[in-house]
Amino acid sequence: MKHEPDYIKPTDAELEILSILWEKGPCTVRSVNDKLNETRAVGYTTTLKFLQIMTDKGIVTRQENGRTHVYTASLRKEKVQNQLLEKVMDSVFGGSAQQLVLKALGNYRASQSELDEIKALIRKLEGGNL
Amino acid sequence: MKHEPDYIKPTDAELEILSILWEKGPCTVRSVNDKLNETRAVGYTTTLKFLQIMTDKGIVTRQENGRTHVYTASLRKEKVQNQLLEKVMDSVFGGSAQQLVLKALGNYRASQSELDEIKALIRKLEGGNL
DNA sequence: TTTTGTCTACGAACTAATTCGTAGATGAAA
DNA sequence: TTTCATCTACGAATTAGTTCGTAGACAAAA
Repeated sequence: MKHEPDYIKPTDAELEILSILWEKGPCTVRSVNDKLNETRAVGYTTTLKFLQIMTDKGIVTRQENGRTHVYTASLRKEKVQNQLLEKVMDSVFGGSAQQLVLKALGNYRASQSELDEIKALIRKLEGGNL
Repeated sequence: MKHEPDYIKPTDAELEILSILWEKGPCTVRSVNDKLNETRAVGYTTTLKFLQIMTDKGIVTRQENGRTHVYTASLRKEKVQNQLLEKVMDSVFGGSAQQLVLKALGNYRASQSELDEIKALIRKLEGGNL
């Protein structure tokens, strides 16, 4: 069984590509590049190069499919989300998840149903805490 | 009246120094360097260089105080917190603050009083929403 | 079969970030 | 006054990140 690498810090460009792979599943260079170009102009070989570098780093894996290669994210979205949250938490919130949550909640208006979901989670956490 | 620069993306090293300035207030190179060295080995001139670069970028300001210089953060902590949160939100949470909050809440156990504070904020938000 | 298009590999340019060494000024200590 | 410590300025090495051009393989189209 394959396992994802442990201490990997994807760069911004790599994160962009990972997001695409998470969203669309395994992709060829061509489709990643097309998707990228919906947002900004990137040369095909640039995307190819990124995917090659990411393969070397173990961030994606490659299946050879005839002459073309298909790439798959080898980092789980969950894990990267946690890693990035933790980094922000440590670097500017003094390690306090609560401070981070308060600020995130305070800054972006949430719908009632979103707030309800958050309240539900809090109730669950309180159950475990009491 | 001085104003902070707008679209500045501090690097990791710069963030580390900003945190020190936010915590301790205006500092000499020496005290920033001492503080850094509580965590990791950094040469004095390295720290000096960072502060000089940050001055050029407008991230800190410098008061000359005799032969030594005193540096002050010119970005507000609040603003950088928001910027970093937003970046994480956009890059791996599909722009959803709620998803981010749920994950942050779910991952780090919060004390009852912290949860209470969050609940209070939610009540306030609900007031504005209904 | 020749041409055209698409694919990977790879080198290389360029910029940004990190780190430190050396030099010169200057104030404190001897 | 000579020496020593400490400060800033600055150049430069090193590494990492981003971007693309060119070349060669190969299949599809003409």
